[in-house]
Amino acid sequence: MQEHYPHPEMAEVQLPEVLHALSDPLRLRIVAALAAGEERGWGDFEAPVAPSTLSHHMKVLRQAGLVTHRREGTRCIVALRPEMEARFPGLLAAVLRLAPGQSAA
Amino acid sequence: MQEHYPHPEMAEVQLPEVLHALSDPLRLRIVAALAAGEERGWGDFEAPVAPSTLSHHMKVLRQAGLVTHRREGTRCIVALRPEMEARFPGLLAAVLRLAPGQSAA
DNA sequence: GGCGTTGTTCGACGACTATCGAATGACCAT
DNA sequence: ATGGTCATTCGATAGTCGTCGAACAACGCC
Repeated sequence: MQEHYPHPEMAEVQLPEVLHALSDPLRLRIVAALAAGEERGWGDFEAPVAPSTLSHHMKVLRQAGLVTHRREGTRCIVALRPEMEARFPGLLAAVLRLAPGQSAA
Repeated sequence: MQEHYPHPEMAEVQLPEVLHALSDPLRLRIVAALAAGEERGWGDFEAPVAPSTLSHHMKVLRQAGLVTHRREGTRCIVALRPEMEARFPGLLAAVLRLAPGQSAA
């Protein structure tokens, strides 16, 4: 499996799952950074954790329907899933407006 | 102490903590019910859990700054904390609009 | 082809969480 | 005072979560 990862159907994503995914400070920071800039590679998040841990968090975000992964050569590009807005209108906007650290809009 | 419980200062409540409190289906249901009606007693939530478990969840919600407890005779009255709106504007509204089960507004 | 870079998976471990039952405490009514 | 009702606390338990290091796989480059 090199080109796309198991992304869940939006319809199957439940609200508590999304909230749980956002309830970790690191994951919240990642999503905030993603919303601020465009899509980004792995190391762009200055995550103070081991690569394996970061990978784990990405998986959680992916399974919660928040982000997509795409491979670009050796590196992974992550981006927010636009369908999130259709599934849970206003949610992400409301959370991110309150999340610290998306200084550069 | 019998009449008021340890409620945290709103300024000390962090966003991930609130999201985590809301990320449990039962707690989300409780908050939704609370937002729909006014304040309510314990048994009004048809919680399919033991009283001790319910009490635990209430504590989590209280510590996240989401609800207040008040004793009214032998029973406990719970209500949403209005200051939540000031601390995290729009958050609760956004989440509750999406939460299942606040049918009767 | 071989090597370094980059992300993933696996196994492990400690911390936290949700759940319960039983015991305790507060209050009201009798 | 006695008993009943309601919530809290305690101790226990099973499950999940975040974290790590090590091993692995994919890709581009030399």
